[in-house]
Amino acid sequence: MAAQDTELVGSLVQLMHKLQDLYAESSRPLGLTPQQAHLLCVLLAGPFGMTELSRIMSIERSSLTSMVDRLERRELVERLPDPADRRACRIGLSAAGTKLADQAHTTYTDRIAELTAALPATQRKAVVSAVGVIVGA
Amino acid sequence: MAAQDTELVGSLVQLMHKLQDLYAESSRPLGLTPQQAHLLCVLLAGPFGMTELSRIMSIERSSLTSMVDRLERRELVERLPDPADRRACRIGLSAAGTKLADQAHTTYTDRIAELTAALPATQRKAVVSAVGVIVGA
DNA sequence: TATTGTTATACTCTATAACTATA
DNA sequence: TATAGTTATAGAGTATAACAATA
Repeated sequence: MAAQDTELVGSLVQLMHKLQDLYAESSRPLGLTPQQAHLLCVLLAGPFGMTELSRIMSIERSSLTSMVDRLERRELVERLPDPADRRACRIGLSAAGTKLADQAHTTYTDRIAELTAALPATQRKAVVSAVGVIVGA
Repeated sequence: MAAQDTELVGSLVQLMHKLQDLYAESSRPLGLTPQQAHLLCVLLAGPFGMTELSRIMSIERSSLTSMVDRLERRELVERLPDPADRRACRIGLSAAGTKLADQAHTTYTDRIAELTAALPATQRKAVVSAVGVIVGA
């Protein structure tokens, strides 16, 4: 691997850990784990079925069942019947869940926006474009 | 928050999740959780004391005690006495731990290098520089 | 007194395998 | 048969609070 790769890869790994920390710090004051915040934020674009949601979040369906159970007990999400398939359900946000998801999203979004405030437009564009390549968009 | 922020923040969050998935996929075949792989890779620059290590990894010392216990049982890390302080210990990699840490590091590093292979030099530099600003280097 | 690391406890996240109900 | 989701189980990560030994 070339030296330029080492540098870029190192940067990306550093960035991942930094963003993970930010995510955790943003979720905690809201009484959410990072993964719960993630689920709630995904559902802002929802509702989704369990299988679909498990693919989006890269976790097993059974793991998701546990998460949804806990969030449903707190009345942040709801299992809605799927009119087209009696086996399936749609996971949606309750009013309280929507509010909390908005807060979580706003909080970490603002934190990242602060950290990137100093970046010039050209660098922003380069980063956005690079991410597009990396995530295969 | 301005539209340019929304775009950049969205990209960064996407990137974080993508890198997390890569990290998990790289660790798993080696019999390591992502966090275990992280700890082992940090120790490549080690050894470190528990308090120092907990700060590096942004977890509580007691959480780290659990992790080190498990990895020590598998003989991947060792608790070495600190000659200067009888309360403290230094966590270091065993020979097997070093080998595994190298493998983990190489695996995800190669995966990321593949994904970024198409990026031109100017974009690489922009990303590295942007990350420097974000993580406060 | 302050710090280092551990223990005890409780909860969350996670996967695998087996299961029920429906398609 | 195949798919949607759940249950049972076990292991791993996490934090809080209280603790022992040493500084």
